Amino acid sequence: MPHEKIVYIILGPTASGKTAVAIELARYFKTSIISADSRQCFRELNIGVAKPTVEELAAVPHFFINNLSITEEVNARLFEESALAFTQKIFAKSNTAVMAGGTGLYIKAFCEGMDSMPEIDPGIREKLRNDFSKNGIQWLQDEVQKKDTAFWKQSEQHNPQRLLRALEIWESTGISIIDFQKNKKTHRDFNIIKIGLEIPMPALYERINKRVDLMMQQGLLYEVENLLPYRNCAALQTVGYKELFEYMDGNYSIDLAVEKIKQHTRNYAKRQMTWFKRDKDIQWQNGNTPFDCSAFL
RNA sequence: ACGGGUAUAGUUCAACGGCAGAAUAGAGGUCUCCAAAACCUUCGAUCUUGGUUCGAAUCCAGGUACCCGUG
Repeated sequence: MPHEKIVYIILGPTASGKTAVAIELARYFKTSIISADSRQCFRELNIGVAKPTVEELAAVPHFFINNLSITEEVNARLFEESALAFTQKIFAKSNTAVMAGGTGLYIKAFCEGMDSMPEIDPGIREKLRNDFSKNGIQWLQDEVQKKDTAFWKQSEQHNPQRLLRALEIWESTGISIIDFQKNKKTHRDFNIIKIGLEIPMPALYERINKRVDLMMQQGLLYEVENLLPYRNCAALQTVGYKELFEYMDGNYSIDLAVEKIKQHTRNYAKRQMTWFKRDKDIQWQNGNTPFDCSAFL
């Protein structure tokens, strides 16, 4: 092995059992866990994001969990920087670190790095978002087509998030986002071993349904009620929360809301698998069989 | 039982008597700073039997099913 330091990444779709495996592995190596999850980092979100329990968090030190408020922003870049810093911290005491999570983009950012992009003035970002919500997609498309023509030709032309991203870079620098994309992987000075937990879809769907029922028993509705004032935060555009806001608005019955949560969680799990399937570095393991840590000696 | 209403995709809803559409679910996919997000492709339907008409989801009649009243 070229490096003595190793990061084991436990990944997989939601409800595949990542938390338990990561804790087992971290205990085995007497090390810590970095969460790669775009929602568990928020301290206000607990039941609905299937955060590790208080006992689990106490059993093994965790990073990038409960470190942000829902009023703050997260993104892949921030995750990359934070996770690298946490990794160094862990490596000071151990040769091994464990990462666990289901946010594919964040894991990719950690492993391969994001190209450096210009800082965007928050004012510019906010103005563009306001203009978009006022003037609509047609306006946004016209702007991008007119200004960053090269990007426009190769872009997802109906995807507002991508168009806004390109436009904010253009407005900030006068340079196309394409020119910042180097498409070169950064090589880390540690080894990365990706372990995917795979569960056949029908079985995974069953686990999802059961877990959603359990979340409701644990008081998810109460958690969501308390977050109502923050419903417009990006952090709350989240399965399990959106649907219960609809219930509180009177648009869904409680049964329908729960049904929608299950449905949307299944959709989410499928999207995660679509992402992970492309990554040929992942070693897949059957998530239903007990995890054997000694295989990683 | 009687009166009234409804019947279109798995579901919720469109379609002046003139090419049956959408949302959502299902299937597949994209994705380098919102990623549990956003976006793309695709499968899929006129309850049934007759009638009117050049032409019926649409108009008429019978049947069936469901809903609402009254009993």
